[in-house]
Amino acid sequence: MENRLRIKTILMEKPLGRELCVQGWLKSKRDSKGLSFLDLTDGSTLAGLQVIAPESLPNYATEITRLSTGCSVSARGTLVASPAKGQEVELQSSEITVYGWAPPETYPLQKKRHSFEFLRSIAHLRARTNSLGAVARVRSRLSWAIHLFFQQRGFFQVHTPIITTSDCEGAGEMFAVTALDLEKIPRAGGGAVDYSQDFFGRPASLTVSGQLEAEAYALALGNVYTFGPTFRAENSNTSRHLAEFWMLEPEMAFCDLEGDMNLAEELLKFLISDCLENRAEDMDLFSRFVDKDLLKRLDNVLRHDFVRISYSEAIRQLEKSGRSFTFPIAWGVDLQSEHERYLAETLFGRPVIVTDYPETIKPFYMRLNDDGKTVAAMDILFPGIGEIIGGSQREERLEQLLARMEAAHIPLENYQWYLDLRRYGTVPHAGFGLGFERIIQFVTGMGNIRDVIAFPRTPGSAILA
RNA sequence: UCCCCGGUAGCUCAGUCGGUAGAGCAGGUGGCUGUUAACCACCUUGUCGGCGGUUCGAAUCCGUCCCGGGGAGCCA
Repeated sequence: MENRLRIKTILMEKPLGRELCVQGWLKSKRDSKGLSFLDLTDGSTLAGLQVIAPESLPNYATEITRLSTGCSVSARGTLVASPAKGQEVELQSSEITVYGWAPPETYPLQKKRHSFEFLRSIAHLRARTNSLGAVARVRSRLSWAIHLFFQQRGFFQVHTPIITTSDCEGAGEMFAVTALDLEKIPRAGGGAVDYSQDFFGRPASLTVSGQLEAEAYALALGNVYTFGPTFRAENSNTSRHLAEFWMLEPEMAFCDLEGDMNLAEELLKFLISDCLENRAEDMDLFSRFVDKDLLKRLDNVLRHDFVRISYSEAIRQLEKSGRSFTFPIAWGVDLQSEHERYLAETLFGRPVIVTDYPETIKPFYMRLNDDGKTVAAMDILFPGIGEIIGGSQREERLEQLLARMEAAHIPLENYQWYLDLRRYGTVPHAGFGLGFERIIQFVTGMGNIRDVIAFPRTPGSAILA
């Protein structure tokens, strides 16, 4: 295959007069007298390269005139300064090879804007559009930036298992994993499913969190993070939920809640500024066509320290707000969306970290505070999207952990390994979870989470690939 | 899962009081032009989301299911 130059490189370096070859897909074609203008994109960058196809090309009449949006071609020629407005440089082609046609009668993408809803129905083709291509590039950059951030700080990535046999992780409904023939399920006495005949000899599920396993490695390597697919079988039909999504979960030994918050705030700011710096062109597209206030909102996050407020203080602020909320405010009740929005959007107008929630509304692994009523938890609330991070200092004291697990009716026999972490060389540690698609949503301004993942899986929908 | 709104041409949508459908864009043909959301003229396109019901007659009214949007719950 001919050695090609990527369009991003060409537009950056503008090697005028040089003979080169580009390969990509046609965004549009405009015919003129004696020549055609081809708008070529190869995915390396948002902008396309204008290719001039003169009618002197041997295949001009037979092929070039038949080209349409979506066709794939290879173009060889000389890069020249463009005499017309709209682009600095263009490729004066001397040879164009057509790889694949895209019959315009059936090719779903047109030379115009499509609704995200429609594009979702052609998920295998939508990355060829400007906006979804930009999302894909930003997603890739954010993923890389996460690794950069943690690797620079001496964190080790741990690949925690996708399949888990901890049958009660307490983070929602789980997808069962089985090799049993569902038409002939083996039954034990009493009619219960006989899992001893299943692949693992016991019930198994797709993971809803890698946190507990990450804790084990944090208590060996110090600072670790897991970053991978996570599954929830919740019947959640919203623009913020997926059945399969990616979650980042750092876990730090010898770390308390404050250190946890500091890292989370630093991370979020790093990710945002990294995208602004390294995907400026795509970010510009989002700010022009997806969300006009995007850059202002991102800048607002970068400029300010996050507000840090205890749950109890948040309740007091809500009580004296004078607002009438649909859900009543009372100490001990979890904050509702409307409450979180009031705090982050109305009262403070910037990200808010709410800490020290009542222990009754938080999971068993969160560390009990000295007041005996609250736990060392923290939720980061962003204006516009609500909770983006949930984290805590973990309960490292065996006795207290056992008490909370028993109160929550956690089957201890499945968690002996977790308790071992407290029996042997326990240390204070903390961590948090960041929904990867949610940070992509925030950074891009995309309204629906299904449009920031390549092939979204949601209740009733797992189309394609 | 709950509440509200929607599903009509390839796409985005209009369709009044129930009388079996339109526009723009796309596509096709021709013309024009260093064009860039190209332009001008003409032409084509429909199981009106599925199923059932009311009616002489249903895109329109009723029921139900599916899908999508907004909000809520759950959460990341």
